[in-house]
Amino acid sequence: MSVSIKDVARHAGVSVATVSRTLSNGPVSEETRRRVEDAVQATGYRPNLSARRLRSQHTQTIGLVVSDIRNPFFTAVSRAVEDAAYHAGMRVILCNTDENPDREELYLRLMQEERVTGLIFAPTRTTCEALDRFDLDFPVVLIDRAGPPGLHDAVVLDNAGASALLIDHLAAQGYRKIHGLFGNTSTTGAERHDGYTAAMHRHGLQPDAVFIAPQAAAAEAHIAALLTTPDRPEAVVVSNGQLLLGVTRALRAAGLSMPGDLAVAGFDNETWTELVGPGLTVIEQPVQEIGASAMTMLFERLERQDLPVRKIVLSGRCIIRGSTATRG
Amino acid sequence: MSVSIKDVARHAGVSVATVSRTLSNGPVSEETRRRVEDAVQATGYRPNLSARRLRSQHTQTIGLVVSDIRNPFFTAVSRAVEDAAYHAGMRVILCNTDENPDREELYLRLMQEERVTGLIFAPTRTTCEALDRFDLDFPVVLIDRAGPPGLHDAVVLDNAGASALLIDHLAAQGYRKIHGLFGNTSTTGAERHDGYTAAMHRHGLQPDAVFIAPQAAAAEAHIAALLTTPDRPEAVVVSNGQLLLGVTRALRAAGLSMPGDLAVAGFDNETWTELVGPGLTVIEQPVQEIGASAMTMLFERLERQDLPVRKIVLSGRCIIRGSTATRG
DNA sequence: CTGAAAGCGCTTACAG
DNA sequence: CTGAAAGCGCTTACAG
Repeated sequence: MSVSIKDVARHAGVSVATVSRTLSNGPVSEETRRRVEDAVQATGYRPNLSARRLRSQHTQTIGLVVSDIRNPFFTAVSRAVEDAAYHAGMRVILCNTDENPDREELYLRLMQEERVTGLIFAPTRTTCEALDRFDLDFPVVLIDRAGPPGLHDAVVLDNAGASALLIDHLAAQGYRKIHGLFGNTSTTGAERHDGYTAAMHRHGLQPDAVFIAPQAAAAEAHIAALLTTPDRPEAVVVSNGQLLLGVTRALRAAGLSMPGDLAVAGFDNETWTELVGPGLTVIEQPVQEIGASAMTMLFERLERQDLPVRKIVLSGRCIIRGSTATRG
Repeated sequence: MSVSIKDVARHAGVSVATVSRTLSNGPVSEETRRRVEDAVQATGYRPNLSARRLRSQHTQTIGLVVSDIRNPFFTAVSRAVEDAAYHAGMRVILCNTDENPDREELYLRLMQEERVTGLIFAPTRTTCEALDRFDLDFPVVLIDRAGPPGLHDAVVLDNAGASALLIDHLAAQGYRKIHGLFGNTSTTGAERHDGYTAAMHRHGLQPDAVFIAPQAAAAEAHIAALLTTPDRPEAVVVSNGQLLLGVTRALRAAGLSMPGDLAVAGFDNETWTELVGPGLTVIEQPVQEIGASAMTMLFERLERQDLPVRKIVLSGRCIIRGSTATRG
């Protein structure tokens, strides 16, 4: 098949041990180093990573399990994770679960078979709660969704706080009837709902929220129906990018405008939110930071197993645009 | 460390060979199968994939090397590739090159070290032309950008044809001064330019195109300058999503509208193109199909090395929206 | 149907 | 500084 370390050794006239040492910058004579390097060139040798991993018991591999790489939030986070990983000489294995617990289980097993060094995982609520059943042989850092407190390292957004930023802003702009739309599969949606409710109460406003499937079509249908009710809200707050997309489409289809007919604010700061209508007021998550912090936590955990469980909570930034301007 | 096949064998009272056979559905007695399965359960055994790969000489791994996973085109393609791969019992290794030939070289070497079964690759022009220097030990399917004809399997868009669709449409709408904006690093940009030029000539129109760095900021600056010239074009055609974003931002910043001040059409059909202003007329690429076809080609090539080199050319679809409406 | 043995391509003590 | 040898955890002929 392809050329192995034996071929290099023969070509250089040394033992395989010496070749191995040379390649890992071990102590070898100048003369030997040169001969080995020449032999590597001449033979086109490339080390076999499967063999190296098996023998050294280090896979240098990070698992990254998210719901869907096409979600811009996960796209950005995964790019950050990959940059950090390759920078540290590790590779990453990416899996998409589509929020399906069966696939999550499948991929957790795969991670074990790959003997990953560590895992970065955005779990559904279901799997998150049962994570210990898997008794994994490697550390896990949760992202986006934290589990029951104190069990796993995690890096998450201050979801409740971010929701509050949106409500505070809307209230300051004079909006009072503020409807809430939250995803019903993740802990993220629940936390954002909690922040919404608390902030509404703080402002003396009546919460009016609903949980729906986190897909654009669901939000579009919901808003379309809502717009026909006599008691239409003045503003709506939305807990993720897909739902925000649905809201935008519903208004467009109805020929209504922001904020005149309905003020809109939500998560996340996707490319298009800047461009639609007067621009959408959104929470921007520090995606790069989330990916990078998760990797850092993982490395620190690998160094010290006895570190206390930590949760890094990052704040979102409220980007104010025309969709929440004061009504004329 | 973790439990190995030996532990399972001991637990089941059989040899490791028998455990291995059982796990690969080889011929074993009912009694043995039960005992082994029990032992697997009891020990929590998970096979070590590094060992399996080394021994079997099959890595069951597909390499996927693209410029940037955050480009929605590659996001979608990679998701299609991953679905096909996991479906076929293979995993995929994803790398981002940022169109940097040095990184391409680095990752091509990595692919060799991983002993990938095959590679799906969106190369820069530079690397594409020098691909044979690497004499890779596995088949390669190029996506998005085809190399010199006849050398490598590829699945690409009919770029020239797609450009022509946009020009035909603009010409039919009565536009005559149609400016072209094309990315200068990929063969894709060049082909789209060729299609633009040919179609312009066919309509008796004077081509007026420029190649720029494929980033939003470059397009934004270019258009901002263009808008101040006395001889401003009536329409602009743009060769990728980042450039299209730059054009949109420039118009927005200048307070100009589509198509009144400038008609706009381009690649690709990203989420936001539907939502901005009157909607952007764009070419939609069959992204799912591109990823899936690339995997199919790869598998066919693996089955039959002697297959002739093939290039699959898929057509884009022109989605007509308000940005190219006839001017009032 | 089952087991003993060889070996995939490396790394890593252990001697010298 | 260098080499011979063991062994990582599997799979796969080869016998029986």
